[in-house]
Amino acid sequence: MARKTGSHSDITGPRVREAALRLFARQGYAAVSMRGLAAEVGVQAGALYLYTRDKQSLLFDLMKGHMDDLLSAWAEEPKGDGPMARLEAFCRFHIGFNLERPDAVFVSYMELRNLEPANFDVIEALRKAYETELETILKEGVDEGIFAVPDTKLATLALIAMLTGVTTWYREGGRLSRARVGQIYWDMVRKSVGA
Amino acid sequence: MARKTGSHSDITGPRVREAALRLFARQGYAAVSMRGLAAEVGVQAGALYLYTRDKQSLLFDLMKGHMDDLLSAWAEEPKGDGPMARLEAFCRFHIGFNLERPDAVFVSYMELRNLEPANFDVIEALRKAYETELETILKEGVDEGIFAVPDTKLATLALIAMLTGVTTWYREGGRLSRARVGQIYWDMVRKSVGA
DNA sequence: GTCTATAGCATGATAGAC
DNA sequence: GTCTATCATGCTATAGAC
Repeated sequence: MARKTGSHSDITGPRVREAALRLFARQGYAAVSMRGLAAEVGVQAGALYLYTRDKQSLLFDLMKGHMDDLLSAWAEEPKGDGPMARLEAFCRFHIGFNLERPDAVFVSYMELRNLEPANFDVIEALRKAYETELETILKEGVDEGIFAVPDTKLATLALIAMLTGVTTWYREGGRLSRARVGQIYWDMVRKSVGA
Repeated sequence: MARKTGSHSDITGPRVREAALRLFARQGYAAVSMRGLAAEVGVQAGALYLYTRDKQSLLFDLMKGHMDDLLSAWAEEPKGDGPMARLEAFCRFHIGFNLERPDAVFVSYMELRNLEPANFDVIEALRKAYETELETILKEGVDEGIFAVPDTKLATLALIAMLTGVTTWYREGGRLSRARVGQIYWDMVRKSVGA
């Protein structure tokens, strides 16, 4: 079980974050105690404070890391030419990225209200930047007459809500493969913005 | 501020539930204390237990009431003839109903994990029944060749996620009226299931 | 019906031994 | 780097006065 002593700074730190993400997703930030987290990691409660300043920092660092990963992964994604190709790339990227880390997606959405105001502002700005990526694609498509979208801001929020929702029901090894899910969602998105 | 004594069973009960719904939505179930709730109502903590057996019952009763309201309101909604008319009715109903009670929608989605298992099962069954209402419409439309939906179960979840998402950003008196929002969402839904 | 007071326990965070 | 022990505070729920 829990080791009694030793030096494991390099491996315990990541394990704390992994356990925190898992517990925050399962029980919610407010319902997770530092004792419970320590038990999950296999250390005593006091030892956690070697790896995080406090519980709030743990939450913020997880959410900030997730948003940074999201934006940099999208930045490096091959996107193709034209609004249609870029919209397809966005859909498939969003679904694929989110399905790889359902806990982080869940926490980043559900625990916004548990962030202290200064931390909230940081995460909110990153979330807005990501939304702007999609809205830019929609605007370009409307300008070129490829998409029929009466309000790009609303369509952006509607499509992200639809695509993100996949994480709430998708289970690995279930009825549908990821590729099949991506295909079906892309079909719906494509048609919904079509003329 | 808080009255010291008196008999107010008939009005304090509803006020407890209203305050609980507001606080649960704003801070999350786990982060709301019975002391904080009592302060919001304007009574002492002990007095709350005249109106609820415990904190869990408060959450469950709010969620159960919301789901019952949702299902009975939909049952009484005029729906028109044929899958297309019924799908439009569902979209407009869902948006309208949810925008009327954003706190209840938020709590019913976010606090599922804070329900005790037996309570969770009850709410989950009601949620499933509501989803089935939409899936039935989609199936009928597919059977009649009106809708092109490769997987009605997936489309059901995708559409509900999209429509419910409206509560996360819509603000009364904002840029768009409810009717306009309903129209734009219905346009997207109609196209997304079209041939 | 509401109050005050409190039982019994859990919490976040720190101090100091090893 | 981890442990044990602890502080100060907060929590849910109940008991009993009024």
